Amino acid sequence: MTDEAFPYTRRFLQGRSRDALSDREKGLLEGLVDKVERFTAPHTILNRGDVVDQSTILIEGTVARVIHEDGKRHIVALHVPGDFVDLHGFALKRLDHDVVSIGSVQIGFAPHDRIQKILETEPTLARMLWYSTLLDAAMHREWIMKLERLSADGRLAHLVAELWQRLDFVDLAGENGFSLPLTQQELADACGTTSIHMNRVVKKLRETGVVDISRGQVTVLDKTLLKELGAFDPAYLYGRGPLKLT
Amino acid sequence: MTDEAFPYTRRFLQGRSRDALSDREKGLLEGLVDKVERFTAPHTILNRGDVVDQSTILIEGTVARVIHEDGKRHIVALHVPGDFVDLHGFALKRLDHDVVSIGSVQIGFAPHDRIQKILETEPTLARMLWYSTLLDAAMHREWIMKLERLSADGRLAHLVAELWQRLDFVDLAGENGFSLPLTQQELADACGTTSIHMNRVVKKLRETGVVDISRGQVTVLDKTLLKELGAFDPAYLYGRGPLKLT
DNA sequence: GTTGGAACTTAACATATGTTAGTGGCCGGA
DNA sequence: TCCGGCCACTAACATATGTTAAGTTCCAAC
Repeated sequence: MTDEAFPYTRRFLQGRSRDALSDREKGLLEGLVDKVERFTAPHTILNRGDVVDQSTILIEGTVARVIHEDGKRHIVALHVPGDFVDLHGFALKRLDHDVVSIGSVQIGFAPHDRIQKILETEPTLARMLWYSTLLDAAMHREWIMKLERLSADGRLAHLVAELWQRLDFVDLAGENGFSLPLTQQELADACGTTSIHMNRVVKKLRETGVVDISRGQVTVLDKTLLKELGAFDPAYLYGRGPLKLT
Repeated sequence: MTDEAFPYTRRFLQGRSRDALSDREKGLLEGLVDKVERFTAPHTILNRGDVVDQSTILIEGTVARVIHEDGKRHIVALHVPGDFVDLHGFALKRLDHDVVSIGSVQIGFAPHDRIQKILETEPTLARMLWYSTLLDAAMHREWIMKLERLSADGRLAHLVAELWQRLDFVDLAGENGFSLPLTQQELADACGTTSIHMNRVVKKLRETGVVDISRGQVTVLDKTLLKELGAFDPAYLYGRGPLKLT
């Protein structure tokens, strides 16, 4: 059976574990998705503090997890298609962050009672779902390291390298870059700096021939420089796909 | 049965879920611990990249999770007694960070095959273990927010407030502070700054009457100021215990 | 095409933080 | 007892980043 038979979870399968699952299990995973929604304008899908009874899987586009604090937004995670965005909501129930769409997105919703049933009856899938939340935490740790260690240009380089790699896992990376609908303000929110300073950094990386970010498109000019500047080692992503940046 | 019957997991039970478990389940949890070790000097217990077949629970003292990068150490998480330090190692197997002891610590080891058995047969405990790793991720997210949003004094204030709260959950917080064996260098490593600058910040917080950190002892001088400065809202800890700082 | 707003860009200045260098105190080992 | 090393602390200077205030480009709605 081809992956096209699983329109909602296709990217998830590409990213992690296509070969580890039987077709029956893939079908069960696909069956988690209850309904699908598309948002074309920026939209806050879930709010911090919400009590949730379903989790969301990103099918297409980009979403961010955001913590608002006195008027400023701080991006604590970015997601690519195939990611379970708030699977942790299944156990924690109350969200500690907002979930917002960036650009045009398509999202699937998985009711918690369906997840519950899978957990009880499908040990392989249960393990995989847990695994998926642990990978999330590993990325968080790398972001912490990035924020503690790197200055603004390094942070941007790291962000670009990570997104490129993660998009590559789900077959969405181009040969020399990828499409990224983030504004400079949003890049700044993800790197813990201001849009003015992010503008300086974007300009600098462009002029030094590292990476060009403009009009929603990332073009990597020198992947070695990019990796060095971002102190990027993809090991924490635990990926099984081809490691384009390695 | 009193909690003293569970010497290894007593703090874990105090922190989260004492009432949610039957005595039988508490016994099973306690039985996860295979052997116990004590380290009196600073010691690297596990290394990044290690393939692990057991997970560690902190019984007494402080441990840090550390990512080394060109000679510098970056603390990505700190743990208090009762924490499962690397439960994620059960699923991920390969560690993406070191685990190091700070001061004198006592640590229990839980072989993965025992955890596996619990997961297969004890849904309540399985859920609780998953929950525990998700809480870990929630703290990571808060650290990301803290690093993105706060300057060095705010970061230190946040760190102190968080540790005080978490120690309170496990009955280890004092009325006006707590014992903390971190050096200024280590505080700097956890706040993404240098020891020199951390020294400035420690001095400033002491002089402005927020908190006094000296000789391994944290004395909170003004908890309202501390919370404000650190933008600290304990909601993300999802705690059930008394919220001393609220 | 015009208009309005959002995104991008730049400049000048203030501040936080990093860097390098060095001091003195404390404590444990020889 | 002395010694050596780690830790706390300070100073002077360099740099990265934040802040405020503009101007410009781009694009979409009308």
